[in-house]
Amino acid sequence: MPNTTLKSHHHGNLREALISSGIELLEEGGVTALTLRKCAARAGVSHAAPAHHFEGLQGLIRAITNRGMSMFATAMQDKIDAADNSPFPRLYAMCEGYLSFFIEHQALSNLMFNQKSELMTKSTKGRSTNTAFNILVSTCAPFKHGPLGPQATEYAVWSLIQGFSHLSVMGQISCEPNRLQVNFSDLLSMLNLQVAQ
Amino acid sequence: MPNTTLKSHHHGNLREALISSGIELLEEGGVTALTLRKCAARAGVSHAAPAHHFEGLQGLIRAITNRGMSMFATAMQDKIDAADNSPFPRLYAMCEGYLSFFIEHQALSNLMFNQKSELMTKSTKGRSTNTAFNILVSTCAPFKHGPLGPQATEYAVWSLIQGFSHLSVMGQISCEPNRLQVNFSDLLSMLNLQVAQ
DNA sequence: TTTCTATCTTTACACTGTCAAGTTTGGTCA
DNA sequence: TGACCAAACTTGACAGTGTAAAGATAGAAA
Repeated sequence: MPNTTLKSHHHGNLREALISSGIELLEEGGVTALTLRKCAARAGVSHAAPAHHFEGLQGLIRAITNRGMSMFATAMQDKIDAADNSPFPRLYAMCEGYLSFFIEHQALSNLMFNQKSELMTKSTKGRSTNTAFNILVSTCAPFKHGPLGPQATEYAVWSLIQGFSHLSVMGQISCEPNRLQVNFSDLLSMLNLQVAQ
Repeated sequence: MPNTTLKSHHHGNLREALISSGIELLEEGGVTALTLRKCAARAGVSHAAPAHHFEGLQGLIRAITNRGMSMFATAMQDKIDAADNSPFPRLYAMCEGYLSFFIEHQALSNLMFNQKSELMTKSTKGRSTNTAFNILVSTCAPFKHGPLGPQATEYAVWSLIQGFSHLSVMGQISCEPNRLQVNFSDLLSMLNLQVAQ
């Protein structure tokens, strides 16, 4: 019978603990606070222990990115599930989840979307459902597509919400004294989207 | 008479030299290669010399960001000036300059747009012309605006090109085997923009 | 019991940002 | 002219960092 309170030489679940510690450090102190040694200390192991579970700091960052993408997909799906079951409300809900995640997890989302590897795109390969990219694709599917097919719709929505979220978090987009404040829904409605049929 | 070849205790123009060295390091080795000590070495001074010109590494990064924003504005303006003098060609040209800058200066643009401070937004204050934000505003001005005024147009275009550029550089948006490749102009044309009057 | 292997620790090293103190330089002022 | 001074730069030091190598431990396997 496993006893987690017993102090053992083996941690038992160090890999996941290190990822959790890393995300905690990210949320508390930003990207500069994310350190292999601090993760190790927070998980209660020596500073060199992480090397046996990740390929250096970059490996930990990749693992954190994967965990973050899972959180990200869940955040969007939850918003979609809570919305009316029709194309436009679902699309708005997805974007709301996208933006909310960026705002609530600034350092994490920043880390995730500054990785060159896979991220959303490659997730279509494994046929694993509920990934962020699949959510985007299925949410855009009900709309009328132009001659370029659904990809143009997906990329337009994705670019728009990605840019808006990023610029919002970075403090570039904000309300100014003499101008009305613009919500994302205002921008989304500028896209020429129409429900198919 | 100033002699720049004479080896002197005073560098003469160390601040600008450090910024240039920093940008070089960025382009050569990415953000991890940007180091105060390496900048100092490349500029031919001791490792602690930069401290007299910038408030630490963050200060150097801010200075590099400012220089980068100037390059960025120039890149966009050059494309605009080379385009036909009518609203749509100018808008496309601006976006082409935006995307090109991201592709040609990946690490630099990444650094710039991950700064929370000022950047484009605040540049309207100083009334300094030709800043990136002013270019965006004036390029969007000829188009018909909705009830929210020009800000909605500006933010829609900005979010779209920012998101597309970012996702392109990060390798998220690309051509896939069974799908047509989508250019940014395809996405931009999905915005409901019409020339005023 | 003995052995083995994954897991973690210890030790060491090069590199980083930053601080404090010392040194040089070019100009200023009496 | 000559003393002085402030800015510019150097030197030396220190705590953190990632990473590699070698050692120690424990749990399972034989």
